Amino acid sequence: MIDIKVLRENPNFYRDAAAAKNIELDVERMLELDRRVRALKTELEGIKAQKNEASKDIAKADPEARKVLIESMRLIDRKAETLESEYTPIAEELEELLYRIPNPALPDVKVGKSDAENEVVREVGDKTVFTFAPKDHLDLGQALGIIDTERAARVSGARFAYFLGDGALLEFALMQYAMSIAAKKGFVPATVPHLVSARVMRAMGYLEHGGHEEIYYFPKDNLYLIGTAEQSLGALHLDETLDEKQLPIRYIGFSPCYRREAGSYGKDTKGIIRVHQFDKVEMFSFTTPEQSEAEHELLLSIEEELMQGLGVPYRVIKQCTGDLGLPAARKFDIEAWIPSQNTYRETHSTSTCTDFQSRRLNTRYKTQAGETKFVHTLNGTAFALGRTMVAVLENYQQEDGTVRIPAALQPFMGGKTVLAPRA
RNA sequence: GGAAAGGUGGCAGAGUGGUCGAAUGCGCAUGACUCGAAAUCAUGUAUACCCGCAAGGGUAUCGGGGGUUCGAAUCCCCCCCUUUCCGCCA
Repeated sequence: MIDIKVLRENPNFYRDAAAAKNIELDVERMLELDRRVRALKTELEGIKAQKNEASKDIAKADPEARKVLIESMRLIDRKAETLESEYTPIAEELEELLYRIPNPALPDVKVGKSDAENEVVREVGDKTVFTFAPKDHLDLGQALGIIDTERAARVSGARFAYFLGDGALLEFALMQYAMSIAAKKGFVPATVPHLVSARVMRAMGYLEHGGHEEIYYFPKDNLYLIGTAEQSLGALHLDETLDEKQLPIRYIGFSPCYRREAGSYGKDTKGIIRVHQFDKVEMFSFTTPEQSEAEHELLLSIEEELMQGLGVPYRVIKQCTGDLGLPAARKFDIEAWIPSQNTYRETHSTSTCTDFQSRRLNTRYKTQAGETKFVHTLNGTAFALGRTMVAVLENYQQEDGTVRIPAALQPFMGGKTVLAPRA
């Protein structure tokens, strides 16, 4: 949600900002509706003021005078009803349109049509070199008996997986590794609700512009399955006014992520790169506007620290406007080197959503000076556990089909150093 | 899922159709008293939006929505949430 006052003053800014995100806005329509809403509201409030005034008179009047007054009130009432019936649909349409305005990208973000125009910020680590033909993660995982997609397909359909034995332990190790690093930096560990209300899903910016197609929904309960812990962590301070002294507030949450993957039918059909359910460790920060730039840097730096600790080659991508989506004002992705595909694949993403989500969430803070302002919200992946396992398995594989365990994870796997098939 | 009781300002807690945005207490802020503090006293103390350059004015808000009424915190309906008991379950 943007500030409508700013829209009134500078409609072109929003039109252009939306266009950069490939979203067309009828700004003229919004301004027209806004003018009408305000005019009607002023008129309506005048009538209500009359009514309120008259009610006081009636209370004091003697019985005869009262009858007369009540009669005249009925006439005023009818006028109020007419105005109200005009006002409501217009106000609703306006709100609907306002919710579809994307968060404008920050000035340093490159304007571009699609992910093809994203910028590579840096590449870190040398691409893994093999003296043999590397296998892909599914072949490795199946041979090791730690990934089972065939039985998962029987049980749940395509795009599901079981992690078994060391596979499950590897996932837990990654989670604990991420948690241990972030907790040292003051992130509050969290597990979160996996189902959220329609209000929350909308506030986080995931329902507009076809977003609901990607989300599992339970009509009977009017609840949505989260696609990321961001959605429940971000709503943690729904309708709250925080204190400036508390900020920044940082969480690191673990949750499964549920995604319908509608429209991605041909893509990544083999293995666990793209599945309907995966686990993720996610960071989320609430900051003042002044803090949010540095916070975005911090989230990215933690992501890189985690990847470097793991020893997986990666690159950092800065998304262009066309790839940002509705709530993000700036987004960096980290892509891990995936040998079997001879390319980098996205494993992390960190966004600043400035005050876009907080306006919808009504999460504010009181400044030292006593002002009430909206917080900034930022999110960042610590590990998408499934995809990180893919990166680890493929980059750490050896010619005999075993997989070395990265040193950073060994303490969380009971000191084990190699994944080998079960005897 | 069944039964019951509730939901009022930062907190506690009155208020069952009119002058109630709401008593009172606590808390908080400012001032007085004091060398200073405590205590005491005085005054003040919600949020959002609209109109306005401003001063100021107006509207809405007693869990949410709808209804009855000239008028609703108060009456009626629906929903949400909390608590307790039962059932079920991890």
